[in-house]
Amino acid sequence: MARGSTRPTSRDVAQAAGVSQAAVSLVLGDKWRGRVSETTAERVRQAARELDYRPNLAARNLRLGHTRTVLLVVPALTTEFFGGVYTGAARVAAQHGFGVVLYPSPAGIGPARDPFASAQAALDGVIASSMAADALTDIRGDQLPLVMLDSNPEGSLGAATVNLDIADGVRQVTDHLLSLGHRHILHLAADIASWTFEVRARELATRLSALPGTLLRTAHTPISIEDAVTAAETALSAPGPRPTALVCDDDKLAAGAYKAARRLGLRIPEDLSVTGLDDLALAQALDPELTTVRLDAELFGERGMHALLAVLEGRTPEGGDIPVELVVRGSTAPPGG
Amino acid sequence: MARGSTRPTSRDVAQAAGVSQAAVSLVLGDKWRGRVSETTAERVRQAARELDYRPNLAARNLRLGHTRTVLLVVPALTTEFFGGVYTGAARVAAQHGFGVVLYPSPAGIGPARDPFASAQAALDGVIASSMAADALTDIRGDQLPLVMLDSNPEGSLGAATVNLDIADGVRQVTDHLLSLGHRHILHLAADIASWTFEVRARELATRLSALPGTLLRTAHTPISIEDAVTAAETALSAPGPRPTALVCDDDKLAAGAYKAARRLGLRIPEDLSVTGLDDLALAQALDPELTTVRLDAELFGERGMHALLAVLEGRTPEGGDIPVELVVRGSTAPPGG
DNA sequence: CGAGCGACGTTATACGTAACACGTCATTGA
DNA sequence: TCAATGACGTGTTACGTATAACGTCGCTCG
Repeated sequence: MARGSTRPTSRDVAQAAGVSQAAVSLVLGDKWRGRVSETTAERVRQAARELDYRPNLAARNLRLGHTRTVLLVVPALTTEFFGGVYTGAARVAAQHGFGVVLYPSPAGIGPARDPFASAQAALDGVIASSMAADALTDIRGDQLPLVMLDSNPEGSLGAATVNLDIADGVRQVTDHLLSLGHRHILHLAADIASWTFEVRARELATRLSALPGTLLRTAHTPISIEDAVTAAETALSAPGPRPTALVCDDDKLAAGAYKAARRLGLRIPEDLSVTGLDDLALAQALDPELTTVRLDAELFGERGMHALLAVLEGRTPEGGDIPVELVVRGSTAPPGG
Repeated sequence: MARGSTRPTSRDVAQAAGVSQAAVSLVLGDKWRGRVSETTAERVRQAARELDYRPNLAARNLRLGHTRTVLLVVPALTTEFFGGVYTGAARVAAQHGFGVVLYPSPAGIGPARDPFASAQAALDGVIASSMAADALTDIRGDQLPLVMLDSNPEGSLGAATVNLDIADGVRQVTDHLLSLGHRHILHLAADIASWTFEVRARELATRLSALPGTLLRTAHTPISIEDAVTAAETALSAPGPRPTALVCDDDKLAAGAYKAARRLGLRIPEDLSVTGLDDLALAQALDPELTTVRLDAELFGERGMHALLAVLEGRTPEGGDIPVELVVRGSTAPPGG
């Protein structure tokens, strides 16, 4: 609230224009056809302009009982991925007269705070990434229409889910590596308890166990380049035969793997093939450029918003996972170069 | 608004607890010491819990006349930098009972929309990056307390400003390169009309023009790795003597420069030294790791929030730019290796 | 000629909350 | 004994908006 003089209200505008507050509301709300004369309407608009009137949103929201605003809950913004998700969601929202408030689950702000108290915005619905689910302790049951992103369709409390087809992405990666001749694969896995990461591990394991003569090991690490370096370095220098391919849960881990390979004197892709997942800008900055799975972040956001709109209108959101695409670049080659 | 049964109000809680609505407000607002008995208070809390009551924020905001919510306007989230700014701002805000709503200036959502209409949140103040200033066409004058980030202290309409000491960062980069013996420098500049980029160009120019025998050229490019590649490739293969050092406006441009150097067969740092600015995760993923200027994004956000809190309380925000730090890594060396 | 209607507004109300200004009863102090 | 005090609440109001319900006036039509 601005200090000093208080903000003008619709009543001030009414007084300035010599009409009632109701008339102001009608004119500015564009509902005056056949109720107010054109000249009066113009007089109201003029007064509003001169006073620089802005409707009080708190009052409007209270009166209307809705806000046409949804909350997008995401993990801490350490990559551009969820920026893309926001862009997609906001675009669709704008087309339907909605606004999107972005709530990055705040790392290190102490105990997970209630995003609803924190955002202080009155909301019509929520889209939440399962990776930020710990921030959602306060969503209980059916308080608010909810769409989950990348969440287990079962066990999501009946909330609608929109998922990337990560399983298919892992399938494509695995097939690509197998067709190159790799048989011994190391999985550099994120140590986050989230469905989307469980899918990677499960799909990789089932795919490889179906093919005799293959070997799969796993190394866990927090999602940061530095942590990934040490995890990859340790795993790659473990006794026994060295893996010829490294499947990383995301591109940042792959970047860490590159550094680990350099330290160990391993050439990519001659000595070690590496794959990522996300297709961040980072992937093309690496040398050699990273073979990875492209996720369409904006489409993800669009689909999430469409699903939420469907829920809000009482429709059933359309199902179907979002397809992903393997992008083969220079980091993968047959074992031994 | 949830469909079907409507949400419980404080009056519902009052009825369930057998007290008046006022008592509910007192108890839940923690203002009941000496006004309501402990047993009654507990009865109210119990009823609220059973009904899963949540106060209507629109109503509260209307009544209170403020929201304890501020808006953080930033450019599209294409790097993790503004994620860090948000984290810092949200941390300080939380300590003072405020919430932060993040508004990334939506690239490609059509005409620049009014963030205030879009966010639909009633706000107490705004922190805005000058890089997203085009989204702010609707901030006119003193409507809302405003703090600008990385904006020209003059010409900011009297708004408080919080700046990183970019000029000093450029100074450190320049001194570093000069002391290594570089005399011919190419500036890979972002083609964004924003004060923070003007500072880079100006400081570099004045620094070099003060030293005879130096040569400075400039190539402009949009901030994306792909665009930077072509811009750098063109500039580096231009006729005449080749620059020995490349100063990039940010780390993403530097990543593009790396690719351009590879295409041209130039080794970094032997044939070409490269510097960036930001110290994104990307900087350490490059090979060789990038010499760059570290910006403390979280501190930036903290200082921005502190400044806004000062404005809100009628105090004068403390001045002083935020120090930055040159991080020397493997991408810079004396010319010729 | 009077009922009906369209054009042009106004009056009144409710949304849910916070808090001011009172009440009521029992206990206390002089 | 009687006013004063404290403990424990309640009645009422206002925040600024959107809209349902209600006038009023002049004209038309049967």
